[in-house]
Amino acid sequence: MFNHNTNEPKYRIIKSYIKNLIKEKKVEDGQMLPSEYELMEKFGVSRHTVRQAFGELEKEGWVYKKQGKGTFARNVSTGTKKGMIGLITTYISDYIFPHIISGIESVMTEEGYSVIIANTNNNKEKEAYQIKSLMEQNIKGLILEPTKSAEDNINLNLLEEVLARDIKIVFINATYKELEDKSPNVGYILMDDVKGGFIATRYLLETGHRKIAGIFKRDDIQGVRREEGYRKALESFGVVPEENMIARFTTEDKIIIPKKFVHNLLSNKKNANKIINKKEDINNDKSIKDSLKSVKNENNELIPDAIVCYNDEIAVKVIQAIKECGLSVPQDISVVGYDDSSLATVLDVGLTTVKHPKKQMGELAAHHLIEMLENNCGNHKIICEPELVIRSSCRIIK
Amino acid sequence: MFNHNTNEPKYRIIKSYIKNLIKEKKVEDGQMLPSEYELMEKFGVSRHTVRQAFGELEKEGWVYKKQGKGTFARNVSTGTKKGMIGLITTYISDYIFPHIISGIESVMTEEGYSVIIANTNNNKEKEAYQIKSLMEQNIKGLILEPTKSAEDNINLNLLEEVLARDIKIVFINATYKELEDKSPNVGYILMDDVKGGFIATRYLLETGHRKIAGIFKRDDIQGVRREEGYRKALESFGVVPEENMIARFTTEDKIIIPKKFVHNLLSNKKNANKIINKKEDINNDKSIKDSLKSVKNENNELIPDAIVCYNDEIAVKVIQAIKECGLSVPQDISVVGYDDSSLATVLDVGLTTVKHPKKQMGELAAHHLIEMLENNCGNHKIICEPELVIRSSCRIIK
DNA sequence: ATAAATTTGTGCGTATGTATC
DNA sequence: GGATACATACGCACAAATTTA
Repeated sequence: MFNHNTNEPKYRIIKSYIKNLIKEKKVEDGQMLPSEYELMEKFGVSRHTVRQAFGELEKEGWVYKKQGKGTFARNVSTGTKKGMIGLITTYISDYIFPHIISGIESVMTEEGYSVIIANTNNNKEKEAYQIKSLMEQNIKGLILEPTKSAEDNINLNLLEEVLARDIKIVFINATYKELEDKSPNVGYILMDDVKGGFIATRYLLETGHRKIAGIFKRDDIQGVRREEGYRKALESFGVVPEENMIARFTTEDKIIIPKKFVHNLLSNKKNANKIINKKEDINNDKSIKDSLKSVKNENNELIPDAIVCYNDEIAVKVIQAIKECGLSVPQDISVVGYDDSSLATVLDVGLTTVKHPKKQMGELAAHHLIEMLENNCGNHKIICEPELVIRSSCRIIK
Repeated sequence: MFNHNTNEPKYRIIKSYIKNLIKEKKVEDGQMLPSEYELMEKFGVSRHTVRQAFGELEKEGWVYKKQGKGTFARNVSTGTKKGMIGLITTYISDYIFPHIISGIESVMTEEGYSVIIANTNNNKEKEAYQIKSLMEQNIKGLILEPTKSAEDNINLNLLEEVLARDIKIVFINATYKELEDKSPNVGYILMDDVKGGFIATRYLLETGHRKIAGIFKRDDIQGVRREEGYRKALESFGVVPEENMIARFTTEDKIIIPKKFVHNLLSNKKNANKIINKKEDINNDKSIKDSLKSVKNENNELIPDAIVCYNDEIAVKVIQAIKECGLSVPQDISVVGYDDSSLATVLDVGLTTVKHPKKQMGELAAHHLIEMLENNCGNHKIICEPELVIRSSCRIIK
């Protein structure tokens, strides 16, 4: 109480005096504190010194001032709030992320937590910055959707520091094995993307497609896994994957690559047009159908009868590119997407796609984290099973 | 540059001078800034004034000081957090909110603030809860998209308490006049939705449409305002709005109503098919074109030649429903949307739509709030002008 | 309705202490 | 030690906002 240390500056003594008034509820939240003049007299200091104390307290959030009225206590933690949760995703406004965020927010609010959001724009450095920022905000838990999860994780040390501060982590969409093994305070919720890629491709194989191209994202682990599933499915049907029919892209070139890839695959426009002219006969004439299978592009390669896409966003671009080449979906080429996003039902051809839990995934992640915080039980590891949503973007060949 | 406003305090002039040095990289991260004595002479002020400027900059994270060495620039991106900002919107994952949220988050992160998000699900009680929650979190500012802003504002007292705690407020999409008048710490940024609805409808009228249906959202003020603009445009062309050609929906029935509405409007399928069969002749034969105008549905009403939609999401559903009825856009019916969302370019027919600032609106709101916080200047009131983006979903009749 | 008192905001001048080079 | 730069501290004056008499 009276630690009038000879070395301690006067303004600091006043600072802690005021802080104690607030902490010990001698001055309640919103009530007025002693005026500057009162404190001047009480401590026998100049007004400047009192102001310095109050000034710092204001910046630190302990008090707020009103000219002509006074200085008032702001009790930070009176509330019913249980605390704050950090949420870092690659994007906020794009694609399925709003649904994931919304799911997390609704559960956290329901349970009395606040959610601080931050995004990384798929940039590892920004991810580091956001993790550091959130650490300064006294968060109790962190929900993290890793950025560029297929690449080296340069932020591993940072995440270890997070755990060292007793902040629990739940990963979504991708996980870091290294951390899981080290700490029990790590959970995750992901999709079985290998299986997702597998069932999408298997469906095409089962419906008679054999020449199946694929386009995948290579800088996040979901893309790598979906490609893995795609290859497994092909192999399980004894089809050898053709590397020139598989494209990979990153965040940076996701606009260009899909279009270029499709145009390349279908670059023989002359033959492509031939297909169109014979479209009506296809269903009736098996010989023509077979002949179509040997239509080749400029590079003397067979054009594919289906394309497996990393997600719906890419699938839409692929379908647009196919149309630009004068071909139709699914009559000439079948297309499958991934995520069952709102885009899947926007086109005139309904997109066959793999269901992503989206909002439910957010809700699950939030419940996970809360359980880890309140019941302190580990092993919160959930893998969602993918499910195929069949619409009309794939034809049935056999 | 030299906005030495007579009313602006000297220390704040020095503050922004220093901030600019850092922002414009005239003093790099870690480099020493002019000493207190230098600035005293440069600005002709006392040392105390310079210290006040530096003191605040230090608390805000712009500089750090070393006794005996000097004051040094701190690159904001490595600095400590300036504080937290609350963000309350009606929805998180729907409509344009993801983009608004994203805009706010990006600017706030850039400037060193954290953003706490919360949503109200268009529920006034939940809004009250969220405002109370955020007050407990020591936020410096609040960005609020009012819930049910057309109705009585039961949370007015709560917002006054927010202001009393020296938390600045920026409204988006709607504002509360009562608060604006009472406090200088309130800003807003809105869109002129009446004008938006007006220019969309006026465009249809100018291109010869007369029988213009409309479908609007009724549970948020934007929907009400857009409908108002729609009616104004019709009236300005001497067209009497037909109530049975105007539909209203809420969040809950936005899936069903648009489809039902269109099917109802076009319920005479037989006549609809007649239109299709004669499509090729339309452009050449005026008499047929005129006869089409008298095509009636089952209820013996003329079918519309255009539909104004609340937003792009609805427009897409409307277009799908029109196709289901065997009609085409824009050949048989023109459609305009609102927001210029990503949906506008996904369909094979590009959607003519009204541009919404979306992300920029969020960015502006964030900049607003930061200026209010750091430079303490009021009068941050912006109304965005809408703009029509013309694509191919409307035909030109006359 | 006005004036006075109270309280914070801005600003000047001065002095001394402490850390760095 | 001396020069420089920030840290602490006192005293004074007037402005602006608010409350009270």
